[in-house]
Amino acid sequence: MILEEPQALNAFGALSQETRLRMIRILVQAGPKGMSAGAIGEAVDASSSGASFHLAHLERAGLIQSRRESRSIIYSANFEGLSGLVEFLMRDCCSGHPEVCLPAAAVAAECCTAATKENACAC
Amino acid sequence: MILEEPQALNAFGALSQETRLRMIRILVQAGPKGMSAGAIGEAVDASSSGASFHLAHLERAGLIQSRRESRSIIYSANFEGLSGLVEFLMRDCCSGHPEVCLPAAAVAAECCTAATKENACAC
DNA sequence: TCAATATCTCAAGGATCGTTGAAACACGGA
DNA sequence: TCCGTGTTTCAACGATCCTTGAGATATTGA
Repeated sequence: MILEEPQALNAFGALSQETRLRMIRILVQAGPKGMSAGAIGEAVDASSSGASFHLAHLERAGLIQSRRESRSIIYSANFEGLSGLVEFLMRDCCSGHPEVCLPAAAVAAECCTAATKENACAC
Repeated sequence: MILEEPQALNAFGALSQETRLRMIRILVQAGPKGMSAGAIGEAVDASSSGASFHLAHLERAGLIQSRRESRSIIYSANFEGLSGLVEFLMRDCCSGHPEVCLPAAAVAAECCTAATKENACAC
């Protein structure tokens, strides 16, 4: 997914708030199975309406997605959106400057080998 | 440079504003030689005090740096800070999820080969 | 030293954002 | 159908952010 500037602005705005950044980190850890709105709110210590507000913000920004599961609404990280943001940062903010790309490539390699160990990756 | 959460929050906040995002992109393109505050303000169509405000914001966030050159103040991208932000995103938001890291690794590879062509990279 | 240029700082205003609590809505079970 | 649970929506308020314009500061050249 290639992010355009307005989407990237939204995504950066979404991540520039403590509660929302915590939510994203928790949801990434939770993986594709996700977590209910209530559980997320509890995990980040937010009121139910506060959690709802921030989750809607993150969803609008394309960083998470939701599905209903009986009474609960389950939110999960949108890995496509997240990787789009990383790509945007690397492409538009680092164009031709390997000082930025190289450390990132190292992290990617780490992540990739770690994932291979767990058989979670095709590399 | 490893970014802590509060620094990452600042950086995301800095990038979540149109004028500042444009400034960063222009400064990355400009490279280490940088640009004067006036030239940046003109390039992003901001008043002098407005440009000063946003440049100060970006500098506080660790994304750019400044030096005086006679009457002008020259701002340039802080590539260490930028790569720290990319790393933060990849580490903390993608932990163990190669869906995010792999596309980024591809971009890094592109960037690296492009840079090699121009002899600007040691890879 | 004086004037001109480049930039920053400050205060004021409006706009946007986040929080809170109350009320509405959706779903499942009795 | 009614009640309880989980979640969202809404309005109101304070806090923060961005813009503007005026004035202050730093540097250079005459």
